[in-house]
Amino acid sequence: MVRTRSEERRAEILRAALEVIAERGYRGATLGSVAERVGLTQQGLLHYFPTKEALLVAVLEERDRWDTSGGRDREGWRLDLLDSLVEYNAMRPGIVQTFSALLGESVTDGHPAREFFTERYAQVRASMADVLRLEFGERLPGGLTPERAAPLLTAVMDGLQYQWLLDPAAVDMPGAFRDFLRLLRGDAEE
Amino acid sequence: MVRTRSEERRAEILRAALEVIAERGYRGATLGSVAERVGLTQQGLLHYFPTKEALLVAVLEERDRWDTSGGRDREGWRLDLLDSLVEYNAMRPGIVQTFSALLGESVTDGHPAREFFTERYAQVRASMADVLRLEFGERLPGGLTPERAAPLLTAVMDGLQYQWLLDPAAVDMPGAFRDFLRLLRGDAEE
DNA sequence: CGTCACCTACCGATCTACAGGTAGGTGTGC
DNA sequence: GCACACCTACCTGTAGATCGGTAGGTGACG
Repeated sequence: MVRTRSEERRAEILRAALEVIAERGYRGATLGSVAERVGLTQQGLLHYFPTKEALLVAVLEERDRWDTSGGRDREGWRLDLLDSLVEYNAMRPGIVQTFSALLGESVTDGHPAREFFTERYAQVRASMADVLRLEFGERLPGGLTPERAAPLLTAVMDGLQYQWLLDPAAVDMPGAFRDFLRLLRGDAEE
Repeated sequence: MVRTRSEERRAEILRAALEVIAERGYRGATLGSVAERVGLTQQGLLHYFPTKEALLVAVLEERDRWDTSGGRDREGWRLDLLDSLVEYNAMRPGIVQTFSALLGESVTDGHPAREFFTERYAQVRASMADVLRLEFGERLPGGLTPERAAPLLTAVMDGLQYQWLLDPAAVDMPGAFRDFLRLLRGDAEE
């Protein structure tokens, strides 16, 4: 059980890092402030993660593990699961903020998360296309192919998150997302 | 013409700042690197903009001026103008990157651009709703009201930009945006 | 059973590198 | 001769990282 202690510590640190990155982004986050949150010195933290970048990588890896296990089924998502994913996100502004901040930073030159996001979006688009194909076949009601609709679906999720983070009262994120799904489905509401 | 000289300099500085922010974000940008790009020392730059934040504010103000004059008509955009706006953006990755990086950073606590973006998005949504109403009236073909569709339109633009910045070859931004407009218009393609 | 070798989990001091900002100039042109 | 457009010289703060410890534990062997 001594082994566990160490991994517990690492998990604590990752959680704290997530918070600090949400608050200040990766560039703005300092090792010291992460360390402080778990009752360590900066040097103590470096014992667990040898560099700042290693800490970031660990955060990203955990995210990867999370959303390729918890959320995704053997055969991928279903469309209504996406819906509840967005609702889930709406209850976790912290996580959303962390990854929105990282995404924003990652488009800058030489950012350590850039490759991660590039690959991740390729996967996400592919996965979205699968979901859509499963649901609608080769043509969605609106006339698009799954491959053409997938980037839009992804874009809507991200774009809504930014608007929602900036002003939660101004945007009903889950509602807006459902609106978009209705558009894809081609059923008029009312 | 001496007056002009000074304003020329300021304009040069703003352009350089835009570049540097695109490359490293606001937090990552340094006054020194902006100054260097226009052949000044860091302190020489501070002669024109007394603080780093003042420089950022000037950048944001210029953006504001730009996209409430150049792009927008007395009565707002037309839907097909949006289309060419996206095409225009696709030719200017630098600008897009600057403001995508800033948007990402701005969701972090106490970021100096946060208020700017919050207000800007409120305006943009309102403006989008106007465009849609002008084009379709109170109900879009897909069944949405202009107010419900506006956040989606905005989200698609932003979200596509991130995907495109991360991997320009993977996403046809103008094409995808046109796909979305078709969805709103309700006309199946082919 | 004790002690020697070694590991883990840290901390303090310190180094290096900038970063933003201030104070007080100097030169040039009107 | 004075205002503007800068520069040199600094100061202060902070960030990431290294170095060299220390304290506690574990295991092996004589």
